[in-house]
Amino acid sequence: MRLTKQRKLILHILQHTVAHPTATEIYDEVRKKLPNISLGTVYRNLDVLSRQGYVRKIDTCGDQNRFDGVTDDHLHIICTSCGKVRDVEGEIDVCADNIANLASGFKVTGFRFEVLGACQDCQNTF
Amino acid sequence: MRLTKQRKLILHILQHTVAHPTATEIYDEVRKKLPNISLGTVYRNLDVLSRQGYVRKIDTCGDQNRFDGVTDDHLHIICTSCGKVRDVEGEIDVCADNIANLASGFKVTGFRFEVLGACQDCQNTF
DNA sequence: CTATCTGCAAAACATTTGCTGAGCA
DNA sequence: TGCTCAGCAAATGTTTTGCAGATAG
Repeated sequence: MRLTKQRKLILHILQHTVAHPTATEIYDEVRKKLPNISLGTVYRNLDVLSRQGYVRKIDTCGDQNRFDGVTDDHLHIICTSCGKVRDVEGEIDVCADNIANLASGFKVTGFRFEVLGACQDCQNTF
Repeated sequence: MRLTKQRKLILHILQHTVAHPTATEIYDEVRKKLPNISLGTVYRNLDVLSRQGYVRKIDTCGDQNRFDGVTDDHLHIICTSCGKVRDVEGEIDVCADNIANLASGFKVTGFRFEVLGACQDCQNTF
């Protein structure tokens, strides 16, 4: 994997924000320094970077995907109104040890656990 | 909410399958009996029916959404390779009582917990 | 040098929407 | 009869892709 200036900048942005931005938000941010970058390049790099484990893709509820520069295991809370994502502080126990036996035929590879809610902005607006 | 023949048929299909079909799969099935139905009508009805609580929308990982005629609380396992969804048999405890305190600013409204895995077909193919 | 990457533009894909006429209640 | 709904087609928004030229290693 080559370290082009486009790729480096996208990675840098993701590692220096807590905002879990969308591809287009990253695109807007990158263009401040590289005005000629194309949205396709952003998507291609986000794909490569998440495939290689440098960033993480967050599948929000039907909205645009979001991306996270922090790849450690941690929980997200997703605003079901605007799609904004925030890290959940502290720890949560998700006990689901017995799943392996319950899904015959399937090979269980992991879980997806997300907290849903309404962010401050959306609580005030509606 | 009116009970048109289109709406009744879509609901009937969802209540008599375990396949968790996508909108287009439902469309193909409905067309066997109502060949002139449009895909837009299927989407509009799935939206109305899930809004009214008659069916449930399943947000799979980045693929087409799927729909479930069973609205009782139960868990799904999603194949990360082909997007197929299956019900998880039995019970799983997800203990996450302490979340409310951990998401300051957000109003917690619920959780999303899904099991990820590889279905039989995809295990054999790859 | 050369394989990978970029920019551009078009395509792909799921989903939504505006409009007009049809049909449930 | 009135108001919701259907069919059709076009629009939307996100993401992917083909291609020809640029560039990292």
